[in-house]
Amino acid sequence: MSTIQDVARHAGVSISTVSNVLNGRADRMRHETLTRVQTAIRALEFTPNRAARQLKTGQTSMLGLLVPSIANPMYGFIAREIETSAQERYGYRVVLGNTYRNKEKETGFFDDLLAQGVRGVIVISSLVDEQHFESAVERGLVMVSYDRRATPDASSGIDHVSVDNFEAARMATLHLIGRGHRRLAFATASGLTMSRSEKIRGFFAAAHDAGLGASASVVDRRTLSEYGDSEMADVGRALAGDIARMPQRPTGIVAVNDMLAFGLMAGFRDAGLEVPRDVSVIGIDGLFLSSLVTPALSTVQLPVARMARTMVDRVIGRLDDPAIPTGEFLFQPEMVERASVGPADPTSPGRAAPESPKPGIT
Amino acid sequence: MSTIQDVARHAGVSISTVSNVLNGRADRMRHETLTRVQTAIRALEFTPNRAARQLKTGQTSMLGLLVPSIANPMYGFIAREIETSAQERYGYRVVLGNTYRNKEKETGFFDDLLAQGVRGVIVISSLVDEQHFESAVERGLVMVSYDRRATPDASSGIDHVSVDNFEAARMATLHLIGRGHRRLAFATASGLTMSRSEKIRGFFAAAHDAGLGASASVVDRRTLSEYGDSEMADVGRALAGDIARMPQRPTGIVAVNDMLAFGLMAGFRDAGLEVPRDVSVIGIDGLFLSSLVTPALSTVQLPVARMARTMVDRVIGRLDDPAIPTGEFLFQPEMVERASVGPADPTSPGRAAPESPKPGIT
DNA sequence: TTGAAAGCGCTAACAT
DNA sequence: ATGTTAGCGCTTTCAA
Repeated sequence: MSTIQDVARHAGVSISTVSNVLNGRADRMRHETLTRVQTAIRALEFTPNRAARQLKTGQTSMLGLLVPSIANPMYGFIAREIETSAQERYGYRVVLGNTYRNKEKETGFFDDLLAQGVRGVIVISSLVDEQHFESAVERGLVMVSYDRRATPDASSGIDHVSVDNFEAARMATLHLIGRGHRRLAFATASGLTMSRSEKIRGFFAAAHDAGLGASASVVDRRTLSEYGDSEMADVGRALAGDIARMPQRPTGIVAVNDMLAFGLMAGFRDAGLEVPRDVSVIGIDGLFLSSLVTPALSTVQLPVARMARTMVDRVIGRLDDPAIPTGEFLFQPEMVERASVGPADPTSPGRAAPESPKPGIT
Repeated sequence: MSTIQDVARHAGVSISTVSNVLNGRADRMRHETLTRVQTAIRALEFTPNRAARQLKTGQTSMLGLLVPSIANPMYGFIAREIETSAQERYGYRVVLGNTYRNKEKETGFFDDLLAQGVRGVIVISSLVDEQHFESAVERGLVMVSYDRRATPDASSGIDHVSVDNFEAARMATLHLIGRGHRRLAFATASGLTMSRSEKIRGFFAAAHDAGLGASASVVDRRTLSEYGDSEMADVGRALAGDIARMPQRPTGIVAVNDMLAFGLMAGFRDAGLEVPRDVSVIGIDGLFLSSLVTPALSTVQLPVARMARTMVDRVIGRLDDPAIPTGEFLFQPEMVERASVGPADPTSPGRAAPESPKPGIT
C-alpha cells in the first residue's frame, strides 16, 4: 500500500499538493501539476488510508446498522435496501450487528461504533426501553430509528422513520370484514413494542366501527428468550394451535407480520385446517416470500425501499449538518390481495353474508 | 470522547502507563498504579480510539462480508451466524456488502476494505471469474471463500469452505429414486458456478447408478441481470411452467437450492399441479423456511452454523498468523425428509413400483 | 502556485 | 516501575 508520501515523491511535489488534489482543491495549482499528481496516483495504485484521514478529520464513511436478526427475511430485505442506498448514493459502507433483542448487545454495538469513529447508525430495535439510545446520542451518535414512533416524553435527538401501523392493521382488518368475517383475531408475539400496540389499536378500531368489537380478540404468546431466525414463525405456528382449539374459533386472523402469518398457516395445516377455506389469514409487511407460499399470502405492503432511502438520507444528512432538526417520517402501506383470505362462509361464493345461522359470540 | 491523555492526567501517570494497562501489560506496574488508571478509565468513560490504534498497528477488529444479496434468506442465515460468531468469540465487527453478482461491486468492496484498513474478508460469491480475488489477496487481503472449491489451477492464497455439493445432490436424487421416481430433472438457474456443476454431477451419478441416465435431465433458465431478492424463486417459478409443459414430464425434481424449490412449488401451483401428488420436489440448503411452506419441503440440510464458525476461525486465524497455510474445508450435508416428496405413483401407497404401464422415455 | 509543519490518539521501543 | 518520544498517514493552516 503506497502512501501520500510515495505519491508526492513520484510526482515531484509536496504532500500538501497531493492532499489538495485528493480533496478537490485542484483549482489551487497549475493544470500541469494536477496531471502529474494524477498520473502518480494511478501509477502507484494509491488509495488514501481512511484510518489516517479519519484520525485527522473525525469523519468515517461508515454507518452502523442494528437489526434483531439478519436471518429474519424482513430485516434482510431492509438491510439490503439500506446498504445499497448508502453505498451507491453516498459511498458509505455498512457495519452490521445482530442484537437478538438484547440490550447489552445493543449498547455494546454503540460503544464499538463510537470507538471505531462511526458516528451514524440506523437502529431497528424492538426493545421498549430506549434509555441507552439517548445515552448513545449524548455520546455523539447520530441515530435514525425504524418503526418506533417518537415517544412524547423522550427528548430524543433521534429521527424516526416508520410506517403507519395503525392504518396498516386497520386495512388488514377491514379487508377481512369486507369478506364477511365476523369473528376476528389479531395474532402476535407478546411484549409491548410500540408498533405492536398501534397495530392492535388499528385492529380494534376497524372491528368497533363494524360493530364487531365484542367478537374481536388478541391472541398472543411469549417469544423465546433467544431470538432464533424462526422465532416469529414458531410463535405463529403455536398460535395457530391455540386458535384451532378455541370454542368459538375466529375465522379471520390478522397477523402482526408476514413471518408470523407464515407460521400461522403452517400451524393451521398441522391442525388439519385449510386456509382460506376454514380460516383466513392476512399479514403485514409484504415480504417477497408472501407471493411464494401456498396459498399466497394476502398482506399489507410496506414501502420498504422508500423507507430505507429516507433513513439513509437522514443519517448522512445529519452527519453532514448536525444542526438539522430531527423529524418523524410516516409512510403509508398498501393492501395486496392474494389467496389467503376467502369469504367467511365458503358455501356462499361471492361476498359473504353476515353469518346469521351461527350463534354470535356475544 | 476522552483520550488517553485525559486518563493519564486524571490518574497522574504518563500515557505509556495507560497504554500498558490498555494492552494487558499490567505486570509492569505496581498494583496501586493499575488501580488508579482503571479508576480513571471508568470515571472518564474512556474507550480507546480504534482509528488511532489502527493507524499505529495496522490492525482493525473488523471483517468484511460479501454476499450476493442479504435479502436472500440463505445468505441472511449465513450472515447471522458469521456476525454472531465473529462478535462473540473474537470481538470483531462485520462490514457487509451486497454484490448483486457484479464484479465491479466486488472489486469496489475489496478496495474500500483495504482503504479502511480491514484486512480480512469472507466472500460468498457466485462469479466464475476469480481473478479479482487473487488480486485482492496480493494487495493484502486475507480471504475465505464460501462454497467454491479451490480451483486446481489458481495459486490462491484463499481458504475454501464448502459443502460436498456432489454428495448433496446425490442424496437428494437418491431420495427421489427410493420413492420410485424414474423420470428425474435437476432444476437450476443457468450459469456455471462451480457448486452448481458439482450438484449436476451428483445428480447424474445417482441417476446413472440406478440405470436412469437416459430419463434424467437438467432444466434451467437464465437469471435476470439484476439480482433481486426473489430471483432464485422467480427462476424456479418459471421453470415449473416449463416442466409442466414437458411431454414426458419428470415426476421428481431436484432443485439446486431451497429458494428455487419454493419457486418451483409456487409455479406448479400456478400450473394446477399438486405437490407431491403430481410432482415431487426436493431442495438443497435446509432453510428454516423449508419447514414452514406448504407442503413442507424435503431438503438436504447444510451445516451452516458450523461452516460459519470455520470461516470466522480461518480469517481471524490467518490474520493473526499469516504463515498458516490455506486449506480446503469440506462439510457433509444431511437428508431431511418432509412432505414435498411422495411416491412416484400415488395410487400404490407404499414404495412405488417401477412404472411399467407407462412407456419409457428411452 | 506550492511547501513546511503541527497534530489527530495511540503504541512501543527506549530511557530513566 | 514509570516516563519520553518517534512516528502511523493524513489534513490544513500558514508562509514562502
